[in-house]
Amino acid sequence: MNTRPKRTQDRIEQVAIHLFASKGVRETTIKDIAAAAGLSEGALYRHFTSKDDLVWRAFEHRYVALAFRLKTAAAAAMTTRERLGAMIREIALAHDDDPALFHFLVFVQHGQLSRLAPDTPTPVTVVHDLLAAAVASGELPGQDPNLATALVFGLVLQPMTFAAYGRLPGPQAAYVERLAAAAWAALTTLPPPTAPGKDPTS
Amino acid sequence: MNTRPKRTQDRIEQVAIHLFASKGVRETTIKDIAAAAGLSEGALYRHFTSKDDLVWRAFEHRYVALAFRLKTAAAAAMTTRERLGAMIREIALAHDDDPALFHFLVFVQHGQLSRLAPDTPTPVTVVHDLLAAAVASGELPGQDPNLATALVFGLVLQPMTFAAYGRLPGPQAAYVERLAAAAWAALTTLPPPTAPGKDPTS
Amino acid sequence: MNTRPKRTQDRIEQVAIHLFASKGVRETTIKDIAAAAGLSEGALYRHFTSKDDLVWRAFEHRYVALAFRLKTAAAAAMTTRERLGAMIREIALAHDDDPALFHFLVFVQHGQLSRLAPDTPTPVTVVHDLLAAAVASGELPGQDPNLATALVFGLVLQPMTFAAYGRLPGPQAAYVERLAAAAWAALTTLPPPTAPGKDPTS
Amino acid sequence: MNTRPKRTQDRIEQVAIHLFASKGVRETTIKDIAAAAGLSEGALYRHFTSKDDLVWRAFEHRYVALAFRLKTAAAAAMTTRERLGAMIREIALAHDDDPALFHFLVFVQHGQLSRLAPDTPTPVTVVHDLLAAAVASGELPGQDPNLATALVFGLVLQPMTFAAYGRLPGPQAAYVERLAAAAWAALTTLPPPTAPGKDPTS
DNA sequence: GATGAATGAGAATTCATTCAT
DNA sequence: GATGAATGAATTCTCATTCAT
Repeated sequence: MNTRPKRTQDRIEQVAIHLFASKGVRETTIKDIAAAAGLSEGALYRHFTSKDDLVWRAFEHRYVALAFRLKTAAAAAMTTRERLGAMIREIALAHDDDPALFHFLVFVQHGQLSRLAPDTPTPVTVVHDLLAAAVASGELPGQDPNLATALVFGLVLQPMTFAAYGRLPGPQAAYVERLAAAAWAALTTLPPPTAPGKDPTS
Repeated sequence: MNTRPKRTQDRIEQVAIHLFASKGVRETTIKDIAAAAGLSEGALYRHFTSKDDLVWRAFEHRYVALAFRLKTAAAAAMTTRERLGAMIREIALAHDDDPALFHFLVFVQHGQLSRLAPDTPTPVTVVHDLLAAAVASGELPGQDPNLATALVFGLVLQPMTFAAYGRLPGPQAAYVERLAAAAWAALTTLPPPTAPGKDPTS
Repeated sequence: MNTRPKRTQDRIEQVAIHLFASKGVRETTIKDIAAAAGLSEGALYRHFTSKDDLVWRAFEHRYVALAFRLKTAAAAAMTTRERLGAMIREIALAHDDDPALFHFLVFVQHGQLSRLAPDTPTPVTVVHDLLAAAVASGELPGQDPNLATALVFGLVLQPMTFAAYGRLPGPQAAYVERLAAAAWAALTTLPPPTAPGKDPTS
Repeated sequence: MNTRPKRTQDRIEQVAIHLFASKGVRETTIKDIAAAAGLSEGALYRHFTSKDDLVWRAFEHRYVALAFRLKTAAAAAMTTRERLGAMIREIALAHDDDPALFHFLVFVQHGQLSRLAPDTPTPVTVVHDLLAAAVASGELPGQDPNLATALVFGLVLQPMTFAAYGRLPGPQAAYVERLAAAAWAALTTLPPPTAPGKDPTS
């Protein structure tokens, strides 16, 4: 029942995440974190071998947990449309649960993404896999699943950025229906095919 | 009318922007910038009063210029849909012209946004004003123009982020038609109104 | 008469000596020693009041014991030459018994020498006393006993240093005969006296 | 004629060497060095990239220079005996010139030895080569040149250690004649060959 | 205008030692 | 006696900024 050590480590990660989210990783100092956690600077190193290690530990399992949260939420639904809607709702809820954590995981993560093992499930791969399957099965029109994934994430994440800048009010949950409808529309409304050889941007 | 000084200052901003885009503002040192610009560290301070000043000067007029670029591109078109499409194309072109500059302006800008005078035209306000007018005129269904703006920016910017992470190939221009179609679909496809008092997220 | 405490203390000194010999006193941390001894860091302070105290305790009686070991080895022989040979052999054997301990005592000892009580018998004084007596009795030609002692120690210790650097192989015992012959030759072969007042180095 | 930078760097190395010699590398702090050189701590890093770099730079060329000094001194003499004597004198003179530098190079050098390129001439290799040649030519009786080198260095260096501990007075130059005679005696006085298979130490 | 050495205020990290449990 | 978290004083190193030349 030695819950103290774990709790201290968790507490450190907790306060660190909030500082990272509000100031950025680089501009958050060990001193900041120690003060916020009510510890001396040196004491942090009993729990983490380096600042980098702290960032990584704070990131990794929470990021993977977010992926599983999305997967689980989607599993309850049947159709791709419903599953996508469930994921979008879950993303919004995850954001509203702890906006600082969400921002750290999704916007601030400081190059941690590239440190994940190549086949680690992430929020991005979870959505990607759903859309790729739907394209393969014909449930969605033919399109690059990566681009499709980008569109969905863009629609869902950008309102959070606007909210963080005060350009949109309130919890993200309020936008879920709209975002789900917009996402489905964006995925199913493709431009007429361009004749090959013609550059549509010129 | 010796244009050398101006050019030196521009060159400094140029190389600084590329460093900022690739490493981040905080992790780019004065030494880095000086070396890349072919100057001594001290000489930089002949052109900028501080690193902060350099960041700001590198940001401000380019950011406003981007806003005007969008405005100008839109002006040639008639309908809201065409104008929006023109803006989306222009954003993609601006990105492809100089990805580093674009990333600095849109993704890296280190809190410079909040230093802009409140009524400065920005890419965001330009798109916002277009959409707000369209909602007011009934050209778009009734919706929060801020949310509408977020959706458009999300759709357009997220593929760039994916591209930066290697998840999408090639120039953004290739996606313009798709993004324009998706954006218009997202702006015109609203969910059925929910009964007041009911929380759709529960 | 519970011998456990003593043994724990001895075990700590033992592992500390090996760490000191291989990494140096300063670069060996309390954590290193505790880990090697199978103890917690705090527990060390039950046995030693400080790291310094540990170094001193690890050094002192072993250093004096080495002196007695030399003295005893010499006592069995009759002539100065034999006694010196016995001491040289004993030094080599002591080294080969536990090279780490020997290195700690002779090469690493971190300023502990100056903490010995002025009349403590040490390996150096033991050899010195033998040679001084021999000079006094005429068994050795007239010379500074300190210089004579330095010559002997130089001859005996330097091969150990070479061995530690991999420049000489095997146990020091292999060199005993040679070293004894060389030492006696060095002690008995003096240069012709220089005329007083003349500086032979100019 | 910008002699300032070089001088500053040299001054830093100079004071660092003296501190290293008197306290050891590890126990000499950057703060110590900066204070002794009349600089701020940060300023040191304009001249050296790290403390390690400073140690290495202070060591390397001086160590090689010492090797050349010995070589040059020996070149003036004809016979092996005279050459060895010249080297021994030169070692003593080098010590007396700047005892701190000598101690740093020969006694303190903190693992720098292993960083030298494998074929770098060093004081040890210079003496070794002289003795190996003499053994090969029959000028010295058959013996391991490495052991021979160890004997010579032991004889010459140990008095310096004694002097540093106050056990011997004055400049090492005073001992040159004696050391040269002792060294020659040690190199030419071999024990009678032991019958093979017999262990003389048992 | 340019240079680059110098400054000084941190920043991350280490480690002997203490102390509550 | 033992544990290991916590402390706090160094320690190495970084970097924006200044300044003499």
